[in-house]
Amino acid sequence: MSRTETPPPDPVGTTPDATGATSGASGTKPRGPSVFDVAKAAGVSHQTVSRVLNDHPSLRPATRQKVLDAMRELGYRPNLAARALVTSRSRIIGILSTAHGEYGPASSIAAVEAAARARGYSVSIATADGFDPASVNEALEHLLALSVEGLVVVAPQTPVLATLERLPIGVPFVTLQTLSTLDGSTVALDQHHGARLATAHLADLGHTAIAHLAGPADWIDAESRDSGFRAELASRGLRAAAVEAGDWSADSGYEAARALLRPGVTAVFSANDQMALGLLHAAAECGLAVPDDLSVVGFDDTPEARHYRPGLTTVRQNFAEAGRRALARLLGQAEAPPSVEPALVLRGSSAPPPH
Amino acid sequence: MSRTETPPPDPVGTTPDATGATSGASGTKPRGPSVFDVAKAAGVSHQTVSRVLNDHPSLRPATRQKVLDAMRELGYRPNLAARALVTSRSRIIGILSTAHGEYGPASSIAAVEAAARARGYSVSIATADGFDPASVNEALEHLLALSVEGLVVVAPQTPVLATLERLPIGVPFVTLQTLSTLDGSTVALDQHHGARLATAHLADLGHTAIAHLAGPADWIDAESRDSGFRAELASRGLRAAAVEAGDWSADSGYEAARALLRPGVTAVFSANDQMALGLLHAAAECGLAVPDDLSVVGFDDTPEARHYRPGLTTVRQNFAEAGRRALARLLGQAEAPPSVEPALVLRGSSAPPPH
DNA sequence: ATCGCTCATGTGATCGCTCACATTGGAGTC
DNA sequence: GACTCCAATGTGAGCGATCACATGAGCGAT
Repeated sequence: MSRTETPPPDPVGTTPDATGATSGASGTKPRGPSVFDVAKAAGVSHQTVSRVLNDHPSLRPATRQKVLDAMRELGYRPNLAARALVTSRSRIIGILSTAHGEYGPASSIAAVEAAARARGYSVSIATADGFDPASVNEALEHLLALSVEGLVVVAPQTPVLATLERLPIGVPFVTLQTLSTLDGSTVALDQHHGARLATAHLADLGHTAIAHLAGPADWIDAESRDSGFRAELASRGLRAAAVEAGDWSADSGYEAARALLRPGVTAVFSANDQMALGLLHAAAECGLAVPDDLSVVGFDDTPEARHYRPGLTTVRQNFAEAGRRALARLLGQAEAPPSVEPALVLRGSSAPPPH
Repeated sequence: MSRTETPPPDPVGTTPDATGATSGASGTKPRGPSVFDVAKAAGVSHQTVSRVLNDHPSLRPATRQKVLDAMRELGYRPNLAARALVTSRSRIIGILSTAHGEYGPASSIAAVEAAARARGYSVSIATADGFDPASVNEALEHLLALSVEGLVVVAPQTPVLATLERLPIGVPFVTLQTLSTLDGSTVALDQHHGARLATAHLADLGHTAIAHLAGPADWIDAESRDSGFRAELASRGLRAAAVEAGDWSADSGYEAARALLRPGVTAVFSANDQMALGLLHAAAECGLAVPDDLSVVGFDDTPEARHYRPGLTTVRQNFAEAGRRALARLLGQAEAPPSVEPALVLRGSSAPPPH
């Protein structure tokens, strides 16, 4: 009853082959009230209504109120498409992502969305397969077609950046979680530094045979963490005991263990917590006690990490803060330093090497 | 042609504000080519260009090609705002979410996005605090202001639904992960059934003192799982040994253990995997061996669950499929049954009770 | 030929809003 | 009191697309 006459706008049907079904005689669309309707109701001109909408300074309070009342009465809602058309500003921020529900990216995305909305922007997401340039292209095109005013790239694979680099995007963008050489601004979680923290911790404990369970080769994140690992080792005259790449999943960490847990290796720095979990699993199956026989340090500090067995020493990343800063930077309101400092979180999975 | 007469106002190089970052808001708007430009270049009328854009049937292939060439040459990109204005169809699907980077919702959202894009829709997200009606309202208003054509609600708290119920949304919507009494269509993961599966498994093993580590009271998901748990127990003449609610996090599972792991309890059904992890952690600290002293069954089958120690028996949910179906249903293309069947996954965390 | 019909294309209006500019009335200045 | 000036509001144009309708060509049937 409450839904008056309005036949459901029926977003349906016309998709594949529009058979002119909309030609019906009674087919008037329910278009809501416009500025003109509000103007008439309030006894002012459409432009005055527009001024109310845009908080124009020189408006008599009484007039503004009249207009606001009329809006409320009519249930007026500004048409963003019309506004976008004339201002050529869509007020939409695009998020280009390749991550599928992983903890870090998802956290950052949520933070970007919140920050954007607070500033009056909307957020539109396109998820691509980060390793398929065609897919990245398609997702990017989709966002560009929307006339996004800015792009937040939460898709840290090298191929994505390469694609971005090649395209004349014509839209400001920031990339998250990576220090790149690209033109767009970058808001990096300083993963290189974080990896050095983790590695230094293991070395300080006395480990000399330290292996690295890396992320997939094409991810910039993985590269940063790997390079931090190597840099810290090098600064101490050590060499990597082994390096094996996973795909961020716990499964891959479990698999990689076979290559990593060779005799002599007393510590592993894992490029994320999930893979570390897989590694812990494998270690347990091999009869290796953590941390007595093997130290493991993760990366990210997911909410679960402290409940692994043993609790995982890891590097905390502030994904949400990075997301917020990314947006601030994108909108040109960035005073904050571009990089978010990681911190080492000590738990039970790291200890000095056996005797 | 007077339209192109305007000499470019173009006060480029405005204030040389050396903020460094790409400014999202600076002055000149380089409006791209329009249908008229393309039409001129192709030697046809603007309407013909529009026909090409909309795949109109009666177009000579040669003409279409000419237009396409002109488009490519000019780098033409249709203005969706203009189209939306005249058609009053935004081609935007809104996602109302309250989850912050959790595995299930994030998976579903990604699936919705992919499915929407494949159908030519864009997806815009708004995340709300599910327990604050004002926040839900705000997020919803934001999406409605965008003139979304449909709404996917991935926000399974009761207050959210209540808010939705109260509002005359005027837009078709589906809710995910819940069987509600609401007007909109619902695509449910059949969590009630899943919970019965889990509970039946424990009962079949011989457990009689089964506790439930529930989700937060206000979540419909939590309610479904809880009711499935209770229904299965009731059908066997059993009573819940204990019920304690967490907040989905591993931390809360760990905390809840104190209340749950009282003497006599030999099995716990946890409403999700993360809380089960916290529970495993707590059990280990209490010296309880899983599964010998205590059986634990989780819910969701996150990718990490098999790497917990011991591997977690849990109920697999197909979040992605639910997301796809939600969208299909929203667009009225749903023939598939609305509910997605869960499946029990047996691993090492469940066993018969100690004699 | 002439009619009628469909195909292929063109013309003008229109969507809801903001922009640039025109128009008021009253306060302040001399 | 005639002047400027600014605050407050109105008028008309136009953003870039689609829609409704008009038009002209081609073709078979009368």
